[in-house]
Amino acid sequence: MSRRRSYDQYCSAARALDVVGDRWTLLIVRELLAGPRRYTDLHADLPGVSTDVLASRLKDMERDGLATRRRLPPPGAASVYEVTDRGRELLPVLQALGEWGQAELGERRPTDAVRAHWFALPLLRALEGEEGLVEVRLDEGVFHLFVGAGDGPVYGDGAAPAEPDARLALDVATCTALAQGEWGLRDAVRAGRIDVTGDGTLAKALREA
Amino acid sequence: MSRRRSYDQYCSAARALDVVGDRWTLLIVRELLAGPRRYTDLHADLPGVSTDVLASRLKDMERDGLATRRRLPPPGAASVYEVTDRGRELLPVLQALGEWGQAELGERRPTDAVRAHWFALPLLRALEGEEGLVEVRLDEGVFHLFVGAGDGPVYGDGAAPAEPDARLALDVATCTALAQGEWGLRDAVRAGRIDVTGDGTLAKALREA
DNA sequence: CGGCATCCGTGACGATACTG
DNA sequence: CAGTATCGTCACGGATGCCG
Repeated sequence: MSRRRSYDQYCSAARALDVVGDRWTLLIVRELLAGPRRYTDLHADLPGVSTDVLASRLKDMERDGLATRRRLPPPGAASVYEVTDRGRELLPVLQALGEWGQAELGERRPTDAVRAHWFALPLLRALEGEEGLVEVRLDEGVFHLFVGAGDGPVYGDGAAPAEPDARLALDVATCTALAQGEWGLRDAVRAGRIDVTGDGTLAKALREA
Repeated sequence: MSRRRSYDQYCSAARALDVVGDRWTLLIVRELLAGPRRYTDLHADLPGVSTDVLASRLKDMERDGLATRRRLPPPGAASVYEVTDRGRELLPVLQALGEWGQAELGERRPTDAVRAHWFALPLLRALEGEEGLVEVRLDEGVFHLFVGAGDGPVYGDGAAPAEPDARLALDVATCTALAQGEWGLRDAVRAGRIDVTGDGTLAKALREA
């Protein structure tokens, strides 16, 4: 458990950084926004974080009300970490960081790890104004978005937990172009960069664009 | 000069944190958003940062295109650091952090430093929708806001560089209440928590509310 | 005096090994 | 599986010194 090293400034941004400014913390929040995760899963999806730092961060986040730990009912006897409402309120911070970081993203470097759900935030933004459960299929994996949902989970790893209102299949390059505003969502559909399937209102609306 | 320690993730938020995730970096950006600053001024307004870390961060920020260094014409022979356009684009990140951090702010601790312009970001948000040059007077000092300005500087330390469209005098508690949405701007004026002076359209509009 | 560079002690970080 | 223990390295914070 790390000692609290505060900036000691009466400034709300500095206070926020006191809590989430440590290395890895915001990226752990990003992982937990995709749904409850076990320690090992977190460790696997955050290459480079050492086991003790991850354990320490999770303790800090529990203490600070960003995450909770829940024991799963047997069998399994594992425990999962979940983001709290307070932690979920960090979504705008991650959104702002992600939008700024788009310009730094560039080409994928050989040393870069990739996970499908890392594209959930930019896609959520590209789908702003729409509504419904959307399943997204990339080469790197599948995740789903709760578009327009006020609170509760905003996205999750893996296939949609129910019949989605639309299924999108696209590649990372299209994701990036959408995130940078080079393409509009409907432009990309029209250009054949996104394959839209499904019977929901949203799917039909996107196809007929 | 610190070695670049990257997260090595193909994710725009992680890339952003590669650049601005180091300790002090975002707070230096916050300082530079208030206008060009000399090294010594930065060091004075960031209590706790050591001289070498500040120098190292400024170099990193120059290399990363967040800030530039400019030599002042003699006499003085000093140099100032200025935020670049790219650096100024971090404003939404600081806004999001600041809004989240409001809930953590609480009472001022005895160890907390305070500077007047640290309240510029929350006040800018409270003045959203308005327009003009606003001078703000707190007990802790004076700063000014370029409300509704698309690009260029958004706020500055000290008195307004020209005749402001409105002058506001208020205290920190009112700032906090505005930032947390407990009060609307016009409510606070009506309740006498903000003293509005000046002849500009904005001043009149706020007074007659 | 402003703008760092250097040195030093402490602590955070990352890798690996190990344990309940 | 879910961490804890250990250890080498590096970053941070504080003080001081140098140099224009």
